[in-house]
Amino acid sequence: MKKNKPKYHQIIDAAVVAIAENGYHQAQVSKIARQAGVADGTIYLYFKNKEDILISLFQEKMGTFVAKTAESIQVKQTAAEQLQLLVQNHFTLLTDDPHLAVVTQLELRQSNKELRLKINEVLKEYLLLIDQILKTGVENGEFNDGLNIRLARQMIFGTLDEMITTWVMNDQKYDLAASADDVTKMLLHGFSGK
Amino acid sequence: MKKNKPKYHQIIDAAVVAIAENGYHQAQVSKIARQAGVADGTIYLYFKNKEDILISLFQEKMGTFVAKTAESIQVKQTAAEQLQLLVQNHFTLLTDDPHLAVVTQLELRQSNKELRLKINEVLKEYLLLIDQILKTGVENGEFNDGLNIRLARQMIFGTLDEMITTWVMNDQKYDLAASADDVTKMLLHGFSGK
Amino acid sequence: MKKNKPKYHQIIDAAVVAIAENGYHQAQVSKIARQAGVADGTIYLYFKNKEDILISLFQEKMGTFVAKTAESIQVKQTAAEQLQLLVQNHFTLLTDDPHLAVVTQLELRQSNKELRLKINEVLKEYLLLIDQILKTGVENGEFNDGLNIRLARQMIFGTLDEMITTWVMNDQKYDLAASADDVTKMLLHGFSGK
Amino acid sequence: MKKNKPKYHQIIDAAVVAIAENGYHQAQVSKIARQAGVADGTIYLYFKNKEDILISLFQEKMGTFVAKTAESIQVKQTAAEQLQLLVQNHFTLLTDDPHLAVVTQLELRQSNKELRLKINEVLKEYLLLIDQILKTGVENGEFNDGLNIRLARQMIFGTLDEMITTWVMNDQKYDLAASADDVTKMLLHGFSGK
DNA sequence: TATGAATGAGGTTTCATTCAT
DNA sequence: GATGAATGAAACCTCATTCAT
Repeated sequence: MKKNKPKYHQIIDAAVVAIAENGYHQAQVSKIARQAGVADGTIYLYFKNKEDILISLFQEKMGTFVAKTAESIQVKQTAAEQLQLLVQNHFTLLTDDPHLAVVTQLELRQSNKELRLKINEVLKEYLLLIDQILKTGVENGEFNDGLNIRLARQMIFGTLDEMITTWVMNDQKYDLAASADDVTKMLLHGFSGK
Repeated sequence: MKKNKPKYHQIIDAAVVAIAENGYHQAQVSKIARQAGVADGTIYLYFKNKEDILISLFQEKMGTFVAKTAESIQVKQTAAEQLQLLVQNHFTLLTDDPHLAVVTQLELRQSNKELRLKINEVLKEYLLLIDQILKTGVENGEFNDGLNIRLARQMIFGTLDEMITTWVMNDQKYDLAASADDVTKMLLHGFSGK
Repeated sequence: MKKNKPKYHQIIDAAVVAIAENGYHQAQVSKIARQAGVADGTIYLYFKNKEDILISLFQEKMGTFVAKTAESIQVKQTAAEQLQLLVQNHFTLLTDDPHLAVVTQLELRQSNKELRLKINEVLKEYLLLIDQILKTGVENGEFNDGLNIRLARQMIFGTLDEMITTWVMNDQKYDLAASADDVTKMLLHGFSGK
Repeated sequence: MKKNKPKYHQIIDAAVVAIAENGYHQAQVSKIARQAGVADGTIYLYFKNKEDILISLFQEKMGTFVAKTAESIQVKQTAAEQLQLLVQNHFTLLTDDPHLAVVTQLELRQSNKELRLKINEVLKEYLLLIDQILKTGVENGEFNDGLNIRLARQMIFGTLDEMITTWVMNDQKYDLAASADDVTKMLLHGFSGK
């Protein structure tokens, strides 16, 4: 299994840095290789092609994040608390890794439709996690009966994504994580909630 | 003024179709020209370069949309109604022009950072329109006192953008506009509003 | 006859200015037309194509110069005096028309082989004039018996051309005409002449 | 160091042939590559861009020539002998490499001003070599006291250049090297020297 | 495993020339 | 005669991927 060899992660981390520093279209395979300290050809011993690096990058980083978040919210009783924790985790993940934030919010979106579809597959798990929280909320009476889950999920994900992208575009110069509570409340109660 | 000549719009519309059908990176200038029924060189009598076509495309389509929406919401008294109309307009615009939907939600996002910055300039007006609605809502007591305008704006825009992108990625096969009322309500009252 | 119409010369003069100011490859037909104050298409009523402008330019300017020089040296008795006058005329012509100097010495040489061959045809008359002086010198005993005319002609033309080109490349900032006497003497007597 | 690899010279030699046979503007990179027996992209492993090939070509060929000539004339005592050898070498170099003759005398002159300036830098060394001979001649009394070095240098270079260009334009069909002695004498003593 | 030299397809833009008005 | 909008051919360079060592 290639994923267990050190160079696999070495190359993925190099890709994050190379893309964050040079931009998606300027992060040539040779640059990633140089950043990883391996030869160009070595890349192809661990990844099928360039796209495969990017998908793997997303899978590794996002997969870990989803698993951790899924686990951590289990200790919370209410859906509101779970949502709050999810938002907090999401913000913290990207605040702690500025390079990763640039890559996932800005650079990777310049990829073609095909790659983005594969990225969406990875995201599906995250969306399922959100759905789970929402269902919990409906079941225990926290959320409106007959809540449109799909809509609510898109509202959560779209809001967080937009917030993070704006924050990255503003050079990450304000404290994103500090807004976690506010946005959670706004998602729960809306503009005219209370 | 080039913008008043018929070929200017002819080329922009051809670009929308060419990009929607071939994808951003496969929409070569020669394809746009062929679609517009002009010679390759003719493009350059109306646009500085390829990027200029894309920026102009966005300005023309989005600019018109923002102006129309801004005008139409003026007849509404409550912020809630205004918001509902904005959402409705946004969904209708893209539902009525499937090619444009693909181009703005998927293809144009593959452009480089420079182009995206220029696109953001155009979007800024739309965001200001949203802010206006929110301020109205706060002033007339519809929305919470001390509403975080920036956050609320990001919630609205992020939610709509996510909804539309998902709809486009699902080949626009369900009725997006039908969700306008539901999403408006959810934005106003949240998941646990009422 | 097109050559008698005012626009013919108007376009040629515009070409000299356009080429001198923009360089050979940046002097597009449209720039020449603008400089001449006519439409692009009008150029083609007076010239077969762009190359024809340049050949005509050379013919007009050089033709006049050769005729004038041929006439003026007839009053001189000795070949040495004739040569001195030819050199003086050549230098004066270009000193008096800095644009023309740039065009003939630098820019027109960037043209392709075909055009340069046609330019050489025009120059042939000038070279014949030089030959005439040389023959006169041999006949009246001023120059060595058995002087290699072809060689001598190439020495004269090559020397003048090199001097002028260097002068133009140095932005014409020194007095070229002041060297006429010195170079004439050097051509006549060499480095170790007297 | 790329210059030591065989393909560096292989490409330069291919460029000489391609330009000589097709003309400056018709010697596309793909033609040079084909002539060199490498892929188009390989060119760019050894040269920054097309212009870089041409500059390197001139530097390699002319640089070698100047160095060799500088060395060979050192064994000569008189300036006259040195000049004779320089002329002989110059003629022989181009007589022995007909392609190179066409390239340096005709084709490379069609390059833009920027490239020509870089070519001039290389030529500067050759002109310095000529100056050295002239100074030697003045110092040892062979040449006139107070000889205008700059003028004399322009006379030598201009004469040789004109002779070679004419010879190339006449398809190199006569024996250029045979004129070396004659032209040397004429430079030394002029038309009316002896 | 690891290397890195070599490959070669593919696209934006310019500009001389035409021709309907 | 004069216009100027429209034409369309043509080329440099990049970079993901391969494969002999």
